[in-house]
Amino acid sequence: MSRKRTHKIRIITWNINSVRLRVGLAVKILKKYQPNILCLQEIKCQNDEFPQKQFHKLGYQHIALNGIKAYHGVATISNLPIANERIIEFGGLADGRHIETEYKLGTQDLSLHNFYVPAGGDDPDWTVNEKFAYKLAFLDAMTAYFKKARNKKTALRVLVGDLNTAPFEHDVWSSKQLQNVISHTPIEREKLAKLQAAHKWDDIARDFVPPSEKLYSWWSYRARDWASSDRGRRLDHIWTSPALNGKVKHFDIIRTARGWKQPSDHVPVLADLQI
DNA sequence: ATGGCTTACAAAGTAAGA
Repeated sequence: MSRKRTHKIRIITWNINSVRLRVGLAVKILKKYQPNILCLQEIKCQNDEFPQKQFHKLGYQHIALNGIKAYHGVATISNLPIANERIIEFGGLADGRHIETEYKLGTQDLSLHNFYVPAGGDDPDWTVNEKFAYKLAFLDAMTAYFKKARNKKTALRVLVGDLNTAPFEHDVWSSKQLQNVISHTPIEREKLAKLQAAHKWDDIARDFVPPSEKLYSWWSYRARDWASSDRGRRLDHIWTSPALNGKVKHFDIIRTARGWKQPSDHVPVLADLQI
């Protein structure tokens, strides 16, 4: 007789906007929420500049890095052993926007993709704005990759990160006023929908918070008072593959983190999986 | 507000973010 052992896995994704500047806030998050895995974006340092020690001290011995100088960069920090790690250059550049890690959970494998999708610059005309064209091409490359990966239907996969796109009407404070603002333009929203469909990804936030309710994970630094103006966008996402349907037990956006001292402009997004 | 601020950096101004 064998009883299948289940694992509870807590994952947090956070665009930290400089890990060297805000490692103290990361420690605060780890102590308070005790995730198994923390996915960071915009670490803004090279791998040898990453403050490993502070994570090791808290029991996070396993760190996968894709950092570059000054900008971008992602890191996945875990207290579960990382069985494999892989960087894919979806945009064709080594610009620190992705790292995949794999975990052995009993007889099952979990794959976790940590993304920092290009922001896309200012001008929403991709024919003149190269940065926006790059963002759209990056999303297309993700779509092509995950369409192929669909052949393993039982695979446990999670895609997290700063996708720099607020897909739905109530993922921004005013869909009308942001229709020509990069992060919420129709073409990006379309690309994100195609990416989601390509792997039948579940956007778990909207399983827990109805699509009719405003929900944000980012608030501009420029607001006089971010909380009272509350002009946010939901740019940070946690998506799960079909094999994880029904296995997501809890979801939270840690909005209070935006009010901490010297905050990131993004807040952590959390999910609990029962696998 | 055509972003009002914040970050990194061979800096005292520029590039980038979204």
